[in-house]
Amino acid sequence: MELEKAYDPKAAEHSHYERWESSGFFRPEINQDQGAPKYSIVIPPPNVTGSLHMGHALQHMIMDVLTRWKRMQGYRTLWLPGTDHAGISVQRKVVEQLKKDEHKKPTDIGREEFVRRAWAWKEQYGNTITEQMRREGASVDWSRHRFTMDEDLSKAVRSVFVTLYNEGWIYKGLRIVNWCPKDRTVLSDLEVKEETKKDGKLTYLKYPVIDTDRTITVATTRPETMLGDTAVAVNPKDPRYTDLIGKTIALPLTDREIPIIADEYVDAEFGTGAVKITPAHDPNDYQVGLRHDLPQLLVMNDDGTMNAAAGAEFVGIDRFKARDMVVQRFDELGLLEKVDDYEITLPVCERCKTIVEPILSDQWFVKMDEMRDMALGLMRAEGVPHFSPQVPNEKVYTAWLENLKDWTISRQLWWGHQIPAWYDADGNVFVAHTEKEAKEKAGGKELTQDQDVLDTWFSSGLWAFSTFGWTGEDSETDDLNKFLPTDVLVTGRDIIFLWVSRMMMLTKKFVDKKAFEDVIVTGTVLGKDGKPMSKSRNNGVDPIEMFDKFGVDATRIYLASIATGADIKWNDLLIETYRNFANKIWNATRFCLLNSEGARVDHASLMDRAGLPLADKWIISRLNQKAIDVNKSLAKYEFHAAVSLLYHFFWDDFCDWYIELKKDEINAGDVEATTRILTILEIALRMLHPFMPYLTEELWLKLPGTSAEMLAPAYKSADATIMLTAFPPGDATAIDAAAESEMQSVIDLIKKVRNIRAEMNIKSGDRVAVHVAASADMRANFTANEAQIKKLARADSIVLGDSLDVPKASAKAVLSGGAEIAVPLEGLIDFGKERERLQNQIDKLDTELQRLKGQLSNANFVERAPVEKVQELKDRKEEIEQQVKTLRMNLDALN
RNA sequence: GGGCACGUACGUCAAUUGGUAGACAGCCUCCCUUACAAGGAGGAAGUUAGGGGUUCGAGUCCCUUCGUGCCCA
Repeated sequence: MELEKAYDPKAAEHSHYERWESSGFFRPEINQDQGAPKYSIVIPPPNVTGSLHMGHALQHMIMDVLTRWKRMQGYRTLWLPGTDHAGISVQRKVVEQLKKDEHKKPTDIGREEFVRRAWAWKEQYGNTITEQMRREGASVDWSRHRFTMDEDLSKAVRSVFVTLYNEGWIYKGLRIVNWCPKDRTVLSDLEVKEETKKDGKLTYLKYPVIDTDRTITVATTRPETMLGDTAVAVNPKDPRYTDLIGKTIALPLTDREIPIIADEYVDAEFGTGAVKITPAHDPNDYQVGLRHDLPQLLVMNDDGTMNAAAGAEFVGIDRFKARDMVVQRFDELGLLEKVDDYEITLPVCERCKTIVEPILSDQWFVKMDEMRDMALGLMRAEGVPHFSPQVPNEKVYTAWLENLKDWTISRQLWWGHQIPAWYDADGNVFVAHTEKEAKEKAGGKELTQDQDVLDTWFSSGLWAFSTFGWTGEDSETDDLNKFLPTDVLVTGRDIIFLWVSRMMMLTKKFVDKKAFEDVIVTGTVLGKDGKPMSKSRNNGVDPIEMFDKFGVDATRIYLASIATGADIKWNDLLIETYRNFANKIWNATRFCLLNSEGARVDHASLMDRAGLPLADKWIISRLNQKAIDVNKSLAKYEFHAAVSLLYHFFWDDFCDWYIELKKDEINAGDVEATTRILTILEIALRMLHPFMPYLTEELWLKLPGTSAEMLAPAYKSADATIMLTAFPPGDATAIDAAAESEMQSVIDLIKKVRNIRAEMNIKSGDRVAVHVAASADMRANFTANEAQIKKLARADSIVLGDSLDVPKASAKAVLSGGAEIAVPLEGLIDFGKERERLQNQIDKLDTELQRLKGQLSNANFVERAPVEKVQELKDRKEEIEQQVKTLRMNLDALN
């Protein structure tokens, strides 16, 4: 069989995925071994509105590598896919579509119709990301795909809500919340981001104190909220104001009179030391208000305009316009003291960037006290979840839990899980699984359901168990018993709080299991400018474009080559490296196939190693050592270490040395030699498979001798595929230190000769004679491998002896183990150049020697360092001294 | 304001419990040698941001300065 000269990723990516999927290879049921241990991962469900970005590609690659690796190890694996209904995002899409196509507002068509259209939107556009995941090669079980608003998952949501309500962990109440006036909904603290504004203003307003000729000045960044002031507070210890405490202010622009109160909360150092108190529009003021029993005066509508309570003059005016008006009116009244420039940090809506308004509002909350203790308990008692990398994630997680506040779960949206609470005409609340149940509780009264929906994270917080069939009614399902706890969760830093912590808590609470043992926290993929990718910066890199340009496999293994958790600045040049690597693998296979007549992959060919040539013993030893190391690295989630091992094994050991050493035998049609190289290649492909699924499958199927019979025992009945072969565990008994050291010595010799050739400008076509002075053992080794040495060093003769007998016109070098080589260069040698070359080598060795001598002459070192370490240095020193001595003699001989 | 990371070759990144710094790409020289020029052979290149400390020994641990980034208030 002959392959194309260069690897074309698109051809390989074309058909394998469909075959894998339709053959059921991704399903745990493919595993026929009843006693197989399970391995499960649930995907962090991407938003249905989303399309694939590099962050997904990175996380999916990790999950897929782990899943494929464990599947090959014989585990019953399940990687469960799904999508999230993404409340605000979908709602916004539908609102936009409605406006664009029909110039209508949601209220024009009503809730029912709106929700119908949201579903339609989801059906039409919501599978973009799942299609893209197929391209990635993600080995997820599509038959178990879940959506957070599926019927069963919605049942789970209602069950959880009802239970938490009945236990008093969910409550409704008036609180200061983050209000987005554009989306007209409340946001949780985590959906609010900070933005620094350099051009902010700090406005100083003077309030007249009744029955005096004095005014009191307050500083504020939000002057319009003064319309809702119900007090002015000062620090009780502040001598400037003690005589004013208890007096009353005539609040300008209103007809209200408000008290001056004393409260420790006021920082006498900041501003004027007097603070306006607006309990309905500021969380701190709200607390002060509660302490002093102040009225809570709401002066804003839900769209950010002022309401009637703000006074007739301001009704319907936007909050920022009202701000300017208030300042202007104070100025006219002579009550504006000054306006300072002031850098301020503003809360903004994470999604639409609108400035968030703290506002007093009636909302649903989850009390977090017990749940927090549960999560902290798990961490303290069992160290669960175990974070990779542990630093700093574990600390960030626990610190956040320790300071956890109650969670606002209601959202003023139509798209999502409507809150299962019903009200009668008197406002009594009935929380139930269904309207029917609520009516029964209410004694048959007419009820209306709460208009709000739940925070999207409420349903995704149940993801670890709701996806396995838990509805609250069926609390024991096969999948739940089989696959929970999941083994690892792979996610970004940004949702440790939003999702990881809540899933941990809710899973513990409702099924009394750990949601997952481990958490891998991935880094951020940054744009070429080193900044996070974003539309506004226009520095995004589209994974699909990278797949098209370099191939899926190259993209995957490049992403895997970055240390877990580290941020990565995108760099096309490096992905190109792995595109080249894929081509290298392709061509190495091509070579093996070119001369494979009569040979086939046969694992028995590697079993009886005693009689094999050195190169074979060596590569088998290296292969098994690498397999052991790769497994270890993957177990520690050190994907970059595994990639580095595989890259260098394949390119350096297998291609540069093994193939080159065996080339003559293989070209000559040596069936045994070809069988071995095919077998070693086959094992290497298996190790590469989790990282490069398409390429390895494409090549594996082409190797002679591969068939369904080679699959791992658990998958015996499946069709032929590399993805169900056994992942090489590595055989410690195949590690052959003697062979490795002998081979190393051959490699050293060849490299030294090559070095002489290059530095002395010997034409590549010219053959040389190589003289070697070495011990009897080394000579025997070189004799045994004479043909290979001649070929790779481009020598026409090798002269072995216990000392060198060569003309002066020779280039010389030393080998480790006390050996010495010379290449006679009659007529070709440039003595000046040779002197320079020898001196150069002496200098290098001398630098190391000086350091070694320094260390060994330090009595403290010799005394305190481990003996092996000291011996190691002593041996090294002796070796170098010998080499330097030889090189000096050679140099002197030239002078 | 509080907390946490990070700073290594021109660039992007590695370096197990402290053991004396590596890879890739780039650069220089040579080679289209029948698997691969997306390749092969050889080579040059770092006071590990600066300073101090602990230690026989520090990129790694501690302190400090500078710079960058993130999280929380």
